[in-house]
Amino acid sequence: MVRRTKAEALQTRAQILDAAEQVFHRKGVLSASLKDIASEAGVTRGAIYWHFKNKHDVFMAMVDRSRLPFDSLAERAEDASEPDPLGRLREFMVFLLQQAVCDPGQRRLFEIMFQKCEFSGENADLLDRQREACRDSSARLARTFANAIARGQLPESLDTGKAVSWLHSQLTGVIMYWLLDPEVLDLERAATDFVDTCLFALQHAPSLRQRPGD
Amino acid sequence: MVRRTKAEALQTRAQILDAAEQVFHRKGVLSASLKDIASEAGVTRGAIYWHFKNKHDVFMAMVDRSRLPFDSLAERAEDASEPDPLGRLREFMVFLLQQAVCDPGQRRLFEIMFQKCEFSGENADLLDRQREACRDSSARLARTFANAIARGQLPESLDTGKAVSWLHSQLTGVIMYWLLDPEVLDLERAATDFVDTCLFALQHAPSLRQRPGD
DNA sequence: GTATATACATTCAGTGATGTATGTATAGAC
DNA sequence: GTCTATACATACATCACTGAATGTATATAC
Repeated sequence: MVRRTKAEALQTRAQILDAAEQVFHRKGVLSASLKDIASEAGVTRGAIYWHFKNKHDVFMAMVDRSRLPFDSLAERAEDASEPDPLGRLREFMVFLLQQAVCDPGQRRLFEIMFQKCEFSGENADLLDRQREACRDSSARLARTFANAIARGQLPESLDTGKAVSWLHSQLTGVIMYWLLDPEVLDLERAATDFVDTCLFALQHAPSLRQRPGD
Repeated sequence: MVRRTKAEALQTRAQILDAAEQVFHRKGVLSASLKDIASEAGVTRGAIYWHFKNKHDVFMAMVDRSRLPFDSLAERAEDASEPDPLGRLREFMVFLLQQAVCDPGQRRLFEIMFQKCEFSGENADLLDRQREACRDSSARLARTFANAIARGQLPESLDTGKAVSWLHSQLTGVIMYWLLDPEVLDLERAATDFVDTCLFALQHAPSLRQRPGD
């Protein structure tokens, strides 16, 4: 039983990535061996080496194939013609948190990145990519804030830089905190309140306004 | 050159832990080998196996020997006779963030735990311990909030549970965000503003108040 | 219909890490 | 002064994982 058709080969590749996700989540990225992934996927290591260069390549491919559903919502928030940019931003943040709770694949991804991965050696460039992605979304956030200020939804004196860092760290913090102890925080219910607290602080906290010294 | 005195042996042990901290930080906990740690410490693997059971034991010992300077400040905030609990809490949070920036050892610890460690296999119990520590400090935070409410520093209608989760996630978030990209956030300068924004939200955000449904 | 590239499975040698067993010189107990 | 436990260093056996080499049957191009 060899030499499947191209379609079957693509499916094999997908199976390997699915298996990798499971095994990485269960054993950690570094502790997982290609043998583990292969047997989880129902193939041999040969199949993995055919489709990928090595474990790191598998990991990268696994990371890359997500990151899809978020963009559309975020894009609408940074559209200058959107009349309610803050509303879109709120939608987006709530969606992100709900997704972390309700979509097991998304949650697994978060847990792998936050708890099951050493960013050292080969994986160090993953950190660089995260940094880049973080800066990208920071730029988007900044544009969204500018729109919200133009629409009178945020104060003009808001220190955009501070605000972006604040909101960003808030989001990653909630997710991390919830991942560590899902029992104490019903994130699905609390999501809107958390987001609203963020937005409230953006609108009203004097410590996020521009200061003379800055 | 063998059989040092007891004092020297203790120093060797400390050297090993120092070396472990460096190597874990450089290569990651799992990627680091005992050989790496030994040569960094200027001893052989035999010395490590004399003082510790295995790498995991070294890691645990390394983690355990920190965690000292925070308690005293936090304790004062949860003392019911303290007239300004919110002020103490503010002090504590600012101190924590400044410490992360200014104390290289503290920062290294954070980076190891957040970026250079897989919480899987043997290390999984580390996650349990973090969870416990997190719950401990949550209980302390709740007591501090109760004091602050009694002193009129926080609104009576504050949902303490929500508030604790909020503040906690906020703190971990800032640290994580800063660790990922220290360039974009001058945490040492921004620390007070971040903390003040947190406290402002605690005092004024309606989304942190108790709701009828809760 | 043949040839070749494809999509794997199987086998193998090499590597590095681990844990243990053993060696050894000395500090400290008596 | 002797003896023993200590504080390591050294040597060894084992093992899992990797990457590459090889085998092989079949799509598919022609």
